[in-house]
Amino acid sequence: MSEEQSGAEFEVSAKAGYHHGDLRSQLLNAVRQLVEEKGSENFSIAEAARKAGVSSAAPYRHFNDKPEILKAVVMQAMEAKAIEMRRVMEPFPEGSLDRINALGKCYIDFARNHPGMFRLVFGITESHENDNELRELGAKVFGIVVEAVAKNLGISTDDPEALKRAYLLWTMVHGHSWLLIDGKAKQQGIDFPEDLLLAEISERILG
Amino acid sequence: MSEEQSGAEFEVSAKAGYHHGDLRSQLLNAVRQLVEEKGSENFSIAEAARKAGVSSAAPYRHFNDKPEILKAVVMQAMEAKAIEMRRVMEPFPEGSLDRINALGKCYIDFARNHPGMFRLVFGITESHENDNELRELGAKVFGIVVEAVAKNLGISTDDPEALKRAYLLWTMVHGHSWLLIDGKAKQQGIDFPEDLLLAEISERILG
DNA sequence: TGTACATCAGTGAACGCGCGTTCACTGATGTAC
DNA sequence: TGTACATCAGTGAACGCGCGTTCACTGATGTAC
Repeated sequence: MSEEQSGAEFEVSAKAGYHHGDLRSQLLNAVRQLVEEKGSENFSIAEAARKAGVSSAAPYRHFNDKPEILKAVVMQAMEAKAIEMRRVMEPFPEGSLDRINALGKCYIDFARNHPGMFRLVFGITESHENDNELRELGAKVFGIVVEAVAKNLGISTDDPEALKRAYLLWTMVHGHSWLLIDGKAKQQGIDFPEDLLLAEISERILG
Repeated sequence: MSEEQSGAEFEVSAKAGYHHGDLRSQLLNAVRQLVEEKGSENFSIAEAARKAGVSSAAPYRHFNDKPEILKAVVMQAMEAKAIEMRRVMEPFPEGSLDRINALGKCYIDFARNHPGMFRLVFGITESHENDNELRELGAKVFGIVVEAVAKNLGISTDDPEALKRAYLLWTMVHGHSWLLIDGKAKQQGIDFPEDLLLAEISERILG
């Protein structure tokens, strides 16, 4: 897997010449960084290439155009999120509110720690509304919530009530995430302890 | 108020020569339109000027730079929103849930009908985090909600409980607004009647 | 093991583009007398 | 009412910039024999 001593000592490993063999994933890393630094609308392929240590034309060997790079980085993030969500709920008993709260915390943490990516993940639907890969990934992530909710209520995941409760949870956690990263809550002097907030949310929606 | 026969027959009234007397507000109109069409990150001063029928240098007689124009258009929108919120709740009895629901609907309608401005209004905090005028306008709008909530619960607006309930409402309505304009709910086949959703939200938070 | 060759994944220069902003300018307007 | 003048609010040309993308190219790699 690792050519030249693992490369991890450089922010982005130096290329050894032509063919450094890992450009695609290093470009995605660079894009992720830039999206955080400048926002998803202000990142440029040119700068990502510079960051990866290659010419501005090199990315076009791996991606057709800018939207394709953005989609790739979004899919990567969503896959990772789905895995993390399953991981964080695992320690808690099936059907418990603790599981729901763990999911909520995981969601909010993503927004807090990667606001640029959070904005991108949700903003990208505008330009990729009918993209099936993105839709399915979204369904995969939301499905985790629906499943946890159904288990908690003791109903089937097909029951519309499960969908509705899951959506209500989603709106609150999503809304809080946005208000957090846009600084609106803080700007208005609102700063409730997050775990209490989450507990109150799940209690009101499911309790 | 109206020079040359009211001008309303043109999308943006034709200028009569130098000094058309209304450029500032016509620029704001043009910016609002462009923010809807292209998104707040992709509008340009040059294009707004074109739309208003003036040279690309003309806006600089009225605004120092791009951020200043954006701030002006955001403030205009927030002022208008505060007025509209007071208007829509007025028909309902003080302290009623109907009042709360009317506020929620007003908020969501803004997002639905002007998604570009909605994104801008909330996104602008990033670059104007410590702008007092914006903070105060935000407080004015949120204050309407806190007041309605306090009245409903029969407590003082200073009671932290009022602030917390108002914030919980805010997160849900805000989250739903985002999921709506980002097409995420629809993409996942979620489409509950909005008035029922609003009623359920206020019931769960305040009931 | 050595050689010929196809293919892959880079380079670097160039293109056209629209942007934000500045500048010296000028025509229109308002004001003092 | 008429004139001189200051100020206001435009013009249009120009600047430097970074971008997305294309192009002909070339060095490195993998494969067939």
